[in-house]
Parts: sequence; C-alpha cells; structure tokens
Amino acid sequence: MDERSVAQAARDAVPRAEQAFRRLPRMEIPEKPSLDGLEAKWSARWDDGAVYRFDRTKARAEVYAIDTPPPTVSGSLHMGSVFGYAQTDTIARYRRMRGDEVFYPMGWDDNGLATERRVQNFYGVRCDPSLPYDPDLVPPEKPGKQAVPISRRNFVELCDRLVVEDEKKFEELWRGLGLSVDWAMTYTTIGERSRRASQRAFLRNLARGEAYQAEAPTLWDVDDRTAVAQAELEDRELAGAYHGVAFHGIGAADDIVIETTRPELIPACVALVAHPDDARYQSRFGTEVTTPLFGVTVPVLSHALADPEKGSGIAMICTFGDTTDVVWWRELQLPTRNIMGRDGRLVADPPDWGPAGPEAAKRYAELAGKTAKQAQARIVELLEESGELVGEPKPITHPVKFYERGSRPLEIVTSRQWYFRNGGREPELRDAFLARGRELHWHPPHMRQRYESWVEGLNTDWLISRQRFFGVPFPVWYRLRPDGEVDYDAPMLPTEDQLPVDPSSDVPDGFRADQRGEPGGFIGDPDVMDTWATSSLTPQIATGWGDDDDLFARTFPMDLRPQGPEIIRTWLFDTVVRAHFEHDSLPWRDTTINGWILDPERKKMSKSKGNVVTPMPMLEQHGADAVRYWAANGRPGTDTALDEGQMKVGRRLAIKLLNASKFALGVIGDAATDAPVTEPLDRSMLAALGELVRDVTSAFEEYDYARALERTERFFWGFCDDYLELVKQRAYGTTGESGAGSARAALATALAVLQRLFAPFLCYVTAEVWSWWQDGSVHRQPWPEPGDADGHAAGADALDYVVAAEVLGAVRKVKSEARRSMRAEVTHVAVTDTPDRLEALARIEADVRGAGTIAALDTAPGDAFAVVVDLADEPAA
RNA sequence: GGGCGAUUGGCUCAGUUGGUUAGAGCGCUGCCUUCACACGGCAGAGGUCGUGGGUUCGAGUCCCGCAUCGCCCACCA
Repeated sequence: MDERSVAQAARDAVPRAEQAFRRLPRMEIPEKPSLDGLEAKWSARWDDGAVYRFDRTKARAEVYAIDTPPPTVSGSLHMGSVFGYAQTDTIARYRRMRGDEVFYPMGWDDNGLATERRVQNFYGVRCDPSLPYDPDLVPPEKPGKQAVPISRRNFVELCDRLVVEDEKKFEELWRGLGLSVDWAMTYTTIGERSRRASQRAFLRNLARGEAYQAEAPTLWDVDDRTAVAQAELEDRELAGAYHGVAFHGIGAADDIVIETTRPELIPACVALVAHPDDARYQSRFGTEVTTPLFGVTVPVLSHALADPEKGSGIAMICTFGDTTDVVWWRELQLPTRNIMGRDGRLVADPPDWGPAGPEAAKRYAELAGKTAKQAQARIVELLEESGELVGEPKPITHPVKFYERGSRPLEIVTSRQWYFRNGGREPELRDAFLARGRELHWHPPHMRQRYESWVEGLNTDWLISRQRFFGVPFPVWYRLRPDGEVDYDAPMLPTEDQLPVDPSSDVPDGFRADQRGEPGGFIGDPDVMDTWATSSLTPQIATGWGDDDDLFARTFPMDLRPQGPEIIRTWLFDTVVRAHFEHDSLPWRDTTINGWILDPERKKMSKSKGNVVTPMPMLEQHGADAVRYWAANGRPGTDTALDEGQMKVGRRLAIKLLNASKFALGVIGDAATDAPVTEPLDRSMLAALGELVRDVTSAFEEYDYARALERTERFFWGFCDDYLELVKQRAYGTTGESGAGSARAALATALAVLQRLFAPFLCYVTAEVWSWWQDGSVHRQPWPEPGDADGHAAGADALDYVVAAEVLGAVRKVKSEARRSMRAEVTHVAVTDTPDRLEALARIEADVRGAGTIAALDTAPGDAFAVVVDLADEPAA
C-alpha cells in the first residue's frame, strides 16, 4: 500500500459525519425557484466562507494538488480555456468531496513575447533599448500609425500595467464559471516568486551542467528579432519555385545544375552535396566548382542525407538556408559565409569568398540591404542575364518553418544563446525522459504517443534565451576585458539569497555601478528567458519551492496536471525536464489532456480563422452551470463542438433540479425523514441509486467526469419522470402513514445523494438546493457512498423499480396516443409478463395504480411484456 | 514518410471486458392549459453502426485491408 492509500484507509476508518442528512428544522424554499442571481449569491458566500481555502496543516498524503497551467493573459479570453478549466474543476470538486484537501492555485502566464505584442498593439509603442527612461511617459490614448519608441524600462512598466488589467478580467471570468480555486493563492509568471524560482533553478542547472551557453546557428524570427526554440516551430505550406542554377566545372560540359528554392542564398553557398551512392556525381566528389554570378570556388561533397530523388539530386549547402544545411555544415566541417542579417535583410559586409572576393563583392553590393524576397527577385534577373538560370522556375508548394506566432519564414543566424539539455543531443538523457513519460499516468492513455514522438524527434537542446524585454532576466554578468571585449567564459553569478536580480540594474559583487560597460568592468546578460523556462516551473512556483519549504513538503510532487494537447511538447515536456533535473522525480503523478474545442462547423477554433467565441456572453446568456454542463459533456481528450444546444440542456437540467428538489422537500414537509424504508418501490429505487453511486465514483476515479455526469443525469431524469410520479400519492399519505414515512425517508435519502452527485458539475444550483434543507456547503460534504442509498434497502429487488417504470410508461403511451390527459382515468389494465416480473409488479402495484389512475389491474403469465389499457370514457365537456 | 484518434438516425454524442428487438439529447411531429416544473410534461417517427474480408454459436464491440476526416511527429535542397 502506498502512502496515499494508507491515508485514504485512515480517512475511511473515521466514522463519517451524519449520513442521513436530516433536514433542517425550518426549510426555506422559494415559492418560485429560479436560477437568477444564484451565481452572484453563491460566489460571494464561497468567498466569505472560504469554502475552497486550502488548509495547509494537512500532510502530503491528505492533499490533492493540481498544477493548473496558468493561462496566457495577454490576448483575448477563449472558449477553449473555459472548456478545459471547467472540466478540471469537476475533478477538483470531486476530490474535495472525497475528503482530499485540494490544493488548487491559479496562476497567470503574463511574461514573454505574447504580452509584449499585446502592449505594442494596445498602446502603439515599441521598445527601443537605446532610449533613456522617461519617468513622465504617457502612452498614446490610441495606437497611432507609427509605433512610438520607448525605453526598455518604460516598456516593461506598460507590460506590468496591462497584465494587471488582463488578470482581473481572467479572474472575473473564472470566478463566474465557478472554479473552486483558492483565490488567495494566485501567482504570476513575471512575479517576484516566479523570477526567484526561475533564476534559482537556472543557477542550479548551470552548476550541474544542465544549462550552458553556446554560439551556434539558431532559428531566428526576423520580425521579433529573437531566437526561437524547436518547440515553437510550425510548418506552413508556402508557394515557392525550383530554380535551376548552373555551377561551373573546369570545362563548359562540366556544369552541375542544382535546383534551389532559395537562389538568393548563392552568395552564402559553401559546398555542393549529393548522395555517396549517386552514380551521376561519383566522379565529381572531391572536385571543385565555382558558384554562378559570384565565381566562388566550392567543393563537391557527398553525404547520406542528400536525396537523389529530390531536384537534380545535388544540393547547394548555404549558411544557412534550412536545418539540413546546419547538419551538413556541422558534419562536413564547412566554413561559414553569412549573408542574412538579424533584421531579415542581407548584410552590408560580404563574407570571406577567398580569391574571388573582390569580383564577387561587386555583384553582392546591389543585393546588400534587400529582404530575402527582394534579393531573390533581383538575383533571378541577374542569373537570367548571365545565362546561368537553367530553364524556367518550376512553381511548387513546400513546407517552410515559421515561428508559431510569426508572419515571415524563419531564418537561421549564428548567435550566442543559452540552452537547457533536454535529450536532443544525448540519447541517454532522451531515454530518461521517455521513461518519465511512461511513468506518468496519461488520461486518456493514447496522448502519451504525442509526448513520445516529440521526445524521439528532438534534434537540438532547448534554447531558452530570447532577445526580448519582458521576461525573467538571466542572473548573469560578464567581465569586460581591458580591450572592451566581453569575456563569456567566466560568467559572474549571484548567490541564491540575492535572487531575484536584474543584471541590467543590479551590480555583481566586487564591482561598482559606474563600471558597467567600461573596459575592465562588467555588463549584464541582456537576454531574458523564454516564457517556457519559467512556465516549466509552475509546480515548483505554486508549491513554494525554496520560498516556503513547509508548503512545498505538503504539496510536491503534485497529483494532477490538466492541460490541452497542443502544449504537450512545450509545457508538459519542459516541466518534466525541470523536475527531473531538480528533484529527480515527476512533477505530478497524473495528467489529463482535454480535447479541442471546435466551432459548430467542426472547425478548430483559432484567431486566424476568425471563429473564436468569447466566453462571457455564453456565461451571461446560459449561466455558469449550463456552460459547465456543456464542458463536462466533452469526454477526456475528445474534441468537442461548441454547442449552445447542450448549454440549454444543461440549463434545463439545473431548473429541473430546483423544481424536483422543491417538490420532494414539499412532500416531506414537516414530517420526519428517519422512518424505515419499507416499501418495495422505495427500496428498489435506493438499490439502483446505490449502484449509480458505485458507477459514478469509479468513473471519477478514472478521471471520466463525462461518464459520471451522463450516468447521474440519466438516473435523475428517470427519478423525476417515474419515481416521483409513482411515489407522489403515497408520500402525501393517501395509503397510510407507514407507506408515507417510507416514501419520505427514501425521497430525503435520494435527494441528499443526487444533489451531491451533481455538485461537481452544477456547482451553483446544487449549492442553492442543498441550502434549502441542509447545513454547510454541499461542496464540503462527503462524497456519497453506495451505502448512503442502498444501506437502507438491504435485499431489495432492482426489478421492482424497473417494472413499475415500464408499466407506467405503457399506460402513458396509451393515454398519449388517445390524446388524453395523463390524469385520464383507466378502468382496467392487463399485464402479460414473465413470472419474476409479475412478482415484482405485485409488490409495487398500488404505486403504479396511483400514478396511472388505474382502477383495476390484472396479470397473466407470458413470454413477453405486453400491456392492454382500457381508458374510461372521456368526461363530457 | 512515420504515428495517434475518429467514422453509430438531419445535428451533437453514449454504447465499460463480444450476448437477446443499437441508446440519449437537440431538431422534427403529435398530444397534455396535471395541484414541483410552459425556462414544462408525455409520446411518436427516424439508424443495412464508413467500406471489404476474417474469427465466433453470436460483432457497433475482436483481427486484417481500404477510404474519408482531424491531429501529432519528421533533415522541407
């Protein structure tokens, strides 16, 4: 038995609180129950009563800790988030009712490029780090045509200001949705705790060799002017063209024609490459050719990655056109001829072309300063003029790498960056992370495939530095040599108790502020960490790692990470990496992966498609319980359409619960509810209810909240349509006090169970109906046990309730087809059925006759169920 | 190119280890001005379970192939 099971067993051994849920002496049931106003009323009461407050005196084994991925607060609220977070909340509420102390904090992911972009668009500004700080800066009312350049510090201040506003809106939304998070425990990924945790973890990674700095070719976004990581790439199909380009051998017949989609990179060419087995180029390996237009000498080489099927089977290697170039460049140990600037334009100063340099430079002069696209157009013209363009360009579409939020293709530039090891270059480490993936419990299990294919496909380490402004700075300074050059080899680091630091304003030990930027002095690392480098520590940040050791000991490793499928390769994997390094453990035991939210046309919702639905109007129109109902109907990991019809159904269910509760409690009235349950129908219903509790509980244990809801709902509609109708007359006392007492006890028992089963889903309406007759919040009640229901019905026959409902249904059908009222008198009913079912019918005949207004009922044994109904004549109008 | 998931009435989806006439809601049709509920209730019509094989006494459910859709991964000249 593991630690958790021991704790569970200990809890189970404690005598449970009053199980019968006796009604309060004085019930307060509205004359006309309504959903209106319930959300405001109960949100306020939950706050006042600290219903969802985490009790930090509980031991780890008693705690259920949920690592909610902080939503990105920049940008608009999205129905997809509502979908996932509402689902998670049903789990949280279930665990809480099971007796777990639920640790359920909420964070806001506010640092990073997403926020910067929002600030740029919202205020119409852009950050220019060369500008001085303006303490009196007032941002433009409305963004103008030209972005206003402001200093880095001003820019960060605007970021800080805007995220506070955004976070208020998010909290308002989540509160309205009824998320049972402890709002006293929010955090932000740019907040001090997050900065301290990020920097502390980084320093430890660095000390252990898990973080390192390297100068290397890097995927680069020319618009945001920052390096980006493999995890942030996406492929997009782009129109392009194969250009046949002639490279020259010794004789005119020795031309080698290559096909390229990027002729503008000819000046960056360092070699040609073909497959070693390719007969066409066997004789050329080891020889040299000269590039078209520029006349630069490059070798012809062989490499297994070259694909004989592609183009003419031989490719030019440029530094750098794509990631394959980087592989060839590294493995064939080629020189670098960089022409691509960080602004996406060809650099002014040409690379080293050797002897051909002076001539080549003349050609290059008119390309310098052009964008890749402009340069390509011009170079094609030049190739045509020189006759080195072979044939017409052949249009193709091909996948091109983009930054996922970018608008222009990524370039590859060489730059100095920070990395975390993640197995991309070390098979053993990669295997360790694959093992972690198998150690984690995935719901649904097949989602692990995405993790595996991502980890198996890693080909670089995790690039964490960004040349941006609003993020956690690297806690690193560098010495400046006497000649002013930066000494990257011996970075200066703060101690952990100094964190968080900002190296652009803080000064390393042993230096004075006026030595910043001076030869012999120091400079701070100018970069910030990518947002994932902080987000990957949310389990540590939320649980107070290093800041609150007591809390950390009670909550880490956490139990559950709920999240969307699109961030398995980033958030989930990165978080596994960090916990593996720092704690040699998983960050959590389970993960639930929700599905996509699709629009009514079954298209994935995304901003670019313009089909995003904002959640606030949905909540206002249908109500939180209705929206939660819709979300909870989306099965784990299954894509779900945005369906307002489902929300209407949810709303109707909530109203039904109001009215059925009112009715049942009205029937019970002032009478006692502790009479023995003696009537077969009551006992049979409670037996079925006990089965329901078993079923729903096991569904929740498997994280299948959708099944739990569906089963509860199905039982409840039958309970309303059949049981309440069947028991109505007897409960009013028309057949005597014993039968009435049994009915009232069964009604009270069923109501107490059903209201609690619905509580994780319909959190507002269940709070309301529970309060009519019970003390305390329903959301802090113990989860029903099967015995709460069938404990009152030992030996009951499940058939009784089934047969009663079927016979009643048959009678209703006849009345409906005869276009008569459901109250129409029935003179006689003849039921044919199997003996065991007729026995059941005999036990509950009185209830069936009462509900169907049936004067006489006969039975006859037979093979199949059949009912003949004689209606009384219609009374004269 | 590799992988994962899906394919059930007009729509959205259930269908837990293969077992008698395949379920629900929405929509549609009809009825009921019932004393919990008109933000109702009752009932009805509507499906060769994508397709072709196979295993089995028996397959929506298991196996193989195919098709379509969605997604993930991939070195994309």
